[in-house]
Amino acid sequence: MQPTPNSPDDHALGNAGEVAPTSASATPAFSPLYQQIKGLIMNSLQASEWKPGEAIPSEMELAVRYRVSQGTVRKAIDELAAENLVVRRQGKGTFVATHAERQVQYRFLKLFPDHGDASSEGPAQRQIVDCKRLRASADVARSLNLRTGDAVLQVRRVLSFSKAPTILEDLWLPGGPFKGLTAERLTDYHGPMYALFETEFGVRMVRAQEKLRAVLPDEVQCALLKITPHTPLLSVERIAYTYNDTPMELRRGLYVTDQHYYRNELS
Amino acid sequence: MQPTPNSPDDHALGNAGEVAPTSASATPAFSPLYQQIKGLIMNSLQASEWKPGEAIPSEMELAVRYRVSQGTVRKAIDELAAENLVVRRQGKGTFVATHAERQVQYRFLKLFPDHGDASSEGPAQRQIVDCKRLRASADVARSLNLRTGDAVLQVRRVLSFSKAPTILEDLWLPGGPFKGLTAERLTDYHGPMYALFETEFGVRMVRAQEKLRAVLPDEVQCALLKITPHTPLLSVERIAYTYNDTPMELRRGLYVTDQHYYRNELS
DNA sequence: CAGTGGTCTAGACCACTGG
DNA sequence: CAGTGGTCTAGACCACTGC
Repeated sequence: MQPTPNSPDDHALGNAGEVAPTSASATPAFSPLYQQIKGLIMNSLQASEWKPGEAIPSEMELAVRYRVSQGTVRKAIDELAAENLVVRRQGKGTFVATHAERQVQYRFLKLFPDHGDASSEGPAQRQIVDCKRLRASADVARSLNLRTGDAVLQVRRVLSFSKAPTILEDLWLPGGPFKGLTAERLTDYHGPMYALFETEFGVRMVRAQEKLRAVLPDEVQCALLKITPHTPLLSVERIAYTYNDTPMELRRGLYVTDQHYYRNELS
Repeated sequence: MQPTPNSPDDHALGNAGEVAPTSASATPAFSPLYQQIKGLIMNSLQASEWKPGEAIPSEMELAVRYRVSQGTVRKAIDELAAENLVVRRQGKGTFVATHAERQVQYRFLKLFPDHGDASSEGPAQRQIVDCKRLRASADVARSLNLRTGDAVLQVRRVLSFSKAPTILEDLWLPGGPFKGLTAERLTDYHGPMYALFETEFGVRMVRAQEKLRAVLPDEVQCALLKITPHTPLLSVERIAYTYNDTPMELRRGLYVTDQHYYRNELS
């Protein structure tokens, strides 16, 4: 699959017929060279050739490796950086993105306090309510690309800000990749859950989709969040994906929004 | 605007000492050439030198005009395209983005039906409930960068899908730019409201920020949305900005989310 | 066919980081 | 200082559009 050197003057690898990644069929499916390079780099990321937080090879090194110009590698990395798979740091190098960095911690959490900012509020207090292994129901299985009855892990937790319970979350994780995850490890780990997933299970969440609604709580939810039955809650259902658009987490959250709001930037 | 030099071509940037940090103070504030070009193009967009839907000059023309290479213009336009200010069409040209295009219509509306897609549901039925001129309250003024008591336009409308009232919205618009907007013109216009703003008032919304919460309706809202008092609603407060990050609209929406959900992509 | 945006290259130089 | 990413240029060629 890698471009092969032929004639010394043959830098411009034939564009159309050169690489036929999947389909040998009708559509020309022209793919620019930098897209192919991007794919190769993504493969290496997925294969953990370089781990989260580490530097990937320099642009020049990659250009030599793939036998293309530095500019082509640059454009490939540009797109990876735009997708947050990688972080560029001038003068230092390009690094595999990680949820463990201070700067991008809680990248997927869009809930902010009405007054002050996230830092003034301090970190959330986390309480694992439950963590058990069970068989996937039909809808959980569908969300995670599993079959009904497959082993999944279910976690329930409460997040509190300034001692006020604010988020009640249920998580479902595929049993295979997350074998060995226990309530204890979740409780003991300090830092974002997605950082734990990276370091302990080699699962890096790359993007996610959320569906929001307004709902009313049931009795159990009222008790856990310490609210009355008529308090409207923001329901946030998230599916998080690793590389390859593989779903690796289903999360159903209930947010108390009298002191916080969910922020979204449109452009 | 700045006085123009007497050279026949007043667009060119000086290449050498032109942008040098004149002040002997702290930050060098290095700005790459392509960023300056981007700024110049944005100025032209803001000044309506090219109108929404029209083509801007070709990359080569702009390169000549600004006396830089095509590659530099290209990188400037790349960023404008990434911010949705402009749309590139291979073989045809680069066009000023508009809310009137089929493809990007309702770009800022993130509400989708649970079953089927937006097209299967057909377009929304729109009903203007109210449209009046009044003085800005303190919070409306703050959101729109006005002073309390300044003239604003307030619009209230209901959107229905498949005859079910789903969205109740209140809008506040600064009185100056939107002088002449009436309930009748809103009712008669078919197409996105932001498209009307473009063609009739020269105001193009470029980005927006939304704050979401779960709330309960009051009696008036219940009546307009034809719901019972205990139906939880998704409250969406939006501030929309034109070029220059100037806020031009405050919008408070209430979404009924039993048949629809608010979708958000995280990355 | 000419004109547009899109890709690719090669080389020069700049800004930033760290030893 | 050497090594990194970041900018800028000039020129070649490709893919797409419309006349």
